[in-house]
Amino acid sequence: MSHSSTLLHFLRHVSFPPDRHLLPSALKSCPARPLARALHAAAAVSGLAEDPFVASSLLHTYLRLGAPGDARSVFDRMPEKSVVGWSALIAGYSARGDAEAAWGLLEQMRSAGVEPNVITWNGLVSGLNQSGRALDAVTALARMHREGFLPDATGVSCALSAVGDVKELSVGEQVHGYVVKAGCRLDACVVTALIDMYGKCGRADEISRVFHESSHMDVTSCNALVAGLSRNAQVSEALLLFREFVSRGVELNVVSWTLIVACCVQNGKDLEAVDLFRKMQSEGIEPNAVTIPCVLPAFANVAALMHGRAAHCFSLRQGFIHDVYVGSALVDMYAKCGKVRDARTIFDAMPSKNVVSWNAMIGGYAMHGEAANAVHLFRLMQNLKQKPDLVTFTCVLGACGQAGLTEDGRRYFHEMQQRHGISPRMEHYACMVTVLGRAGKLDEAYDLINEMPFEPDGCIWGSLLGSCRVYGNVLLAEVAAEKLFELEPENAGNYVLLSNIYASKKMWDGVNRVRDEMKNMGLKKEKGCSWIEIKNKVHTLLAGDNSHPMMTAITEKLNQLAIEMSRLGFAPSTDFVLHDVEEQEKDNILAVHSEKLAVALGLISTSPGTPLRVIKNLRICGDCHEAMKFISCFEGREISVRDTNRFHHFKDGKCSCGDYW
DNA sequence: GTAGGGTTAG
Repeated sequence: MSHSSTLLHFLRHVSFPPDRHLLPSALKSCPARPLARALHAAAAVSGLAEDPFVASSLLHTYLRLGAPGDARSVFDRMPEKSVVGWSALIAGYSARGDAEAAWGLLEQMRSAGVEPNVITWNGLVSGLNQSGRALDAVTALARMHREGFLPDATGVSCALSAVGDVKELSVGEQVHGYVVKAGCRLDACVVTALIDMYGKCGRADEISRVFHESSHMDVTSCNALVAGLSRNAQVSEALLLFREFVSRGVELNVVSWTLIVACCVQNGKDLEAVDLFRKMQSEGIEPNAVTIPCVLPAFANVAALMHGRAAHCFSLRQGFIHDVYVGSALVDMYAKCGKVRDARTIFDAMPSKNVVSWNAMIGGYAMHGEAANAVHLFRLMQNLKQKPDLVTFTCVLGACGQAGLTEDGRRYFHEMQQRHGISPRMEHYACMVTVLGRAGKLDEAYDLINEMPFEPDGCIWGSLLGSCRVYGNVLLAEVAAEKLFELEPENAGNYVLLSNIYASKKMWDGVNRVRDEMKNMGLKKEKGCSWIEIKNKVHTLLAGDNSHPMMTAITEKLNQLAIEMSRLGFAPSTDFVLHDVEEQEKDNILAVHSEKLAVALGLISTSPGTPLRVIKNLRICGDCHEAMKFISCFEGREISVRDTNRFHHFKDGKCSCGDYW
């Protein structure tokens, strides 16, 4: 409804002539400024505009509708300016972020002989907090205290919220002091606000202390707790407390459940998140347009495509599909589940896109090694005047690295700085090391590392080490590995990689030295873990773990495949895989890598020709890579494996990565 | 018939 028709509609239902008792309630429900002005005019004509109640109502209405100028002129005409009028005006200016005007009014009211009360002060603090002037809000609270007013529950709650915004722990502790002095530490709102403040200031220990002291359990304290613990990576504590709220029958809402799901997703507990998402619905809580993009990364991480599709359908039914966050998360989920075409379909249908949407799609192409599509989209986004950001360049440079587009990579790295004024960060240098390393320009990559304006991290050296393996450069590999052993002494993968490089050159001394060092450090290679979704259920397979109920059949299938492989002369082409450190350890001789277990399970559990999608937690090894090529051909299956680095699509004996990984 | 409060994910 337009303003004028609202006005007509309203006037028809208001009896006239206006009177001093009716006008305030009419103003209270007045929805828009033109109507307020009409009522104001009507009041003025009948000489009611200066009635204290009518004037006060006009003042509040104008402030509520964001017309401080009108409010001010009403105020200026008030014959008797009470503390109520002054307080309202001060709150109004603070809420618009005009701290200076608010302070000025406070002075003026005093000069006029009217003293502020607690409500005046709280209005000031609250308004400043609402308008994002957090430091001013805290200053106001401190001044209130200095001038003899002990802040009450309302004041400290607002101030604590402000402290959270600026993350000033020492100020927060000072406000906590007022809480103790004023004796409002058991007030439910104050407890929640304290939890929120300590969470935002990084003090998980204080969150728990405040909560246990009050033992107040309602939906808001639960939400503040989970949000605060999640922010500080205390996922176990968050889960523990959340379950306690549930078991005590506290009525939680969609925000509570979304928070705990998001907490699990952000702290690496994907399967837990999937489970909680299901539980939430069985408890009768409908996911909303925020829940969906929170849970989708969990589906993506464990390749739960069916769950992801269900969330997609749900979003269509509920009308969330046009939400830019939902769309971007779906693009990301489909790409990570191996369905880059489906991702593109969603992307193209999105009615509005932001930089996150573009990054998700470009990153999806990069992950699948489809550099041409990534670059094309990157150009398109610029034609459509969407500005790229840091992440965009990580995706584009990543795509160039995956596909060996060395010159393009160089150009974009340059363009990013010159044309877009974005200084490269660590991840961009890591991408460039891969771009150069992929082309065998190892010395150039090493030079780039030495010219970097900050200390290179493990990713940078890891990228160089990876390229050294491909090109068999032992000398640079040793340099990179030395740095890695310093930076990531606990990361066994670096030792394994160096050992593999020695093995590929038949440098057995080196192999033994690295293996001994690993043993001395007490390091074990991270257990390989793969996920495969079969008929709506995600199966987790661990290397060397025989606990899967189908293990006998899996082993039988793998043996059969091994026999076929050697019969058809499909032997691993590289040396190093036979001398993997892992395989030299007696315990591990029989360990089969998890992706092979997953594929074998997929082969025996699905009908012929069904594509298989596997996700694994480490990089795929050379032996498995060869085996997958063979299986795709021998069994006539499309197999996709997403490792920590990228997607490998195996079909007809070939891999989409072109044997570069 | 007139002024005041906290939690929410990408």
